[in-house]
Amino acid sequence: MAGKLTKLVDIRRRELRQAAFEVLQREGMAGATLEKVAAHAGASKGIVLHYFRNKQELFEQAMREANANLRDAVAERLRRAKTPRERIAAVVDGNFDPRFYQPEIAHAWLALCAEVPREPQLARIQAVIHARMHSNLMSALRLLMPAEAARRTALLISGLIDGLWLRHGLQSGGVPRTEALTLMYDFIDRRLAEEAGRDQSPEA
Amino acid sequence: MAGKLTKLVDIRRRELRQAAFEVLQREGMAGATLEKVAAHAGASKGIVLHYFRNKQELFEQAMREANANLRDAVAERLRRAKTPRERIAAVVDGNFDPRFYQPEIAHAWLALCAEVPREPQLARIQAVIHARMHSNLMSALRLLMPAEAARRTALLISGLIDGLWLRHGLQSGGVPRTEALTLMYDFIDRRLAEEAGRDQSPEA
DNA sequence: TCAAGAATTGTCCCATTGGTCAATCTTTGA
DNA sequence: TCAAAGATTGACCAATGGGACAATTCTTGA
Repeated sequence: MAGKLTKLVDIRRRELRQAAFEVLQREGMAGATLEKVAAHAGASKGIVLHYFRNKQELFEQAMREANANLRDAVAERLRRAKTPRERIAAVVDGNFDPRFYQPEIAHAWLALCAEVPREPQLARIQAVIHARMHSNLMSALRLLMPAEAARRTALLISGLIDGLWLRHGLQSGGVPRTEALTLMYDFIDRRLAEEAGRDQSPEA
Repeated sequence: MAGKLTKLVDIRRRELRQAAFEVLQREGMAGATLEKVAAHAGASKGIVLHYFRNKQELFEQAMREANANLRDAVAERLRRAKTPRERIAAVVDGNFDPRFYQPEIAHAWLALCAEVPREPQLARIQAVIHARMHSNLMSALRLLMPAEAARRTALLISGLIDGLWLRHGLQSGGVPRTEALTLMYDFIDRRLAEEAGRDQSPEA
């Protein structure tokens, strides 16, 4: 977690990735110019292209880092989870970690997602994110219900997470963290209860 | 529905809105240049600024039109709906109308949504969309369950719709129309059944 | 028929931006 | 100590895009 970053290269790169992501939050992809990113990091434009081949690579790395943050938030909780239900909760809670579930961060994600159709690199990262979430959910749901039900439930959960994040990035209709969690568990717990019952009494 | 568009002004504006939206689908907001929009409409750049004050206004109108399409798709079904359950289905089916639930269209929406944080005009349209969907859902759900349950269910349904649309715009994880509907009704019908039972037997 | 107004085009301008590069300053290790 | 490698800067460039505008063509109604 607290990896060493002694080498100047790594430090600078991290600073610039971070700056890029923060500028992205308020300026969007088109507005996030190299000069603004550099300025926000307290450096000159030249330095950005010294550490990154070009603008695309910079924002690809920025997305990678943001993704890693979310991944760690989930992984950490996943480590403490014992029951399947706790594993599901780890995924949900991780994706609504108060450190990351913020409108500004959602803005940046939105800007990144909007580029996915034209930026294969970003598309790959996005694919990894989805695959990981689906896999995490399935590994738990598989133990609680039949395969097809598990698949559907996983899609519903991850779709719901995406939808709530999306809305959080738009001005209106955004639900705060606690309510988002209420909604998520409202859905999840009912479904788990249903499937638990259905499990042993497969009648109409 | 088939309103008259005899006036040349209206025809041109509609053509250009349409062209703008289509260019947006494959080029994104930054790539959707006035020249490309004009070319795609078979006209010159000058004409675009003859009919629209500037780029923002053009894409604002493009978003308005796309929104109107979705609104009509729902309204049409809503007109035929009699029961609350049918009204909910109208909202859902309308939002997954095969004419509009397509990856390319989702790309354009994504590009538009990404601008919302910095474009008050787009934010207003977005707010209208959300408010309308919420209102449509609530008017039906209110009759089927207590206020708070209705509110949550409405948020879950609309969040789910948004999430599935978002994924449809990203390369991976996108579910086709029929499966999206399966997922939606999987969730909705279970919930309606639960609340119907709970309605008359308010025990644990 | 013809003049006024609208439609349409192409050109021009200016600001911006990604990217290159040579020139400096700093660090470091031998 | 000093030279090589790396860090950093600022100037520069070519491309692009939004927008203004004058010029030209087309419509239309009196």
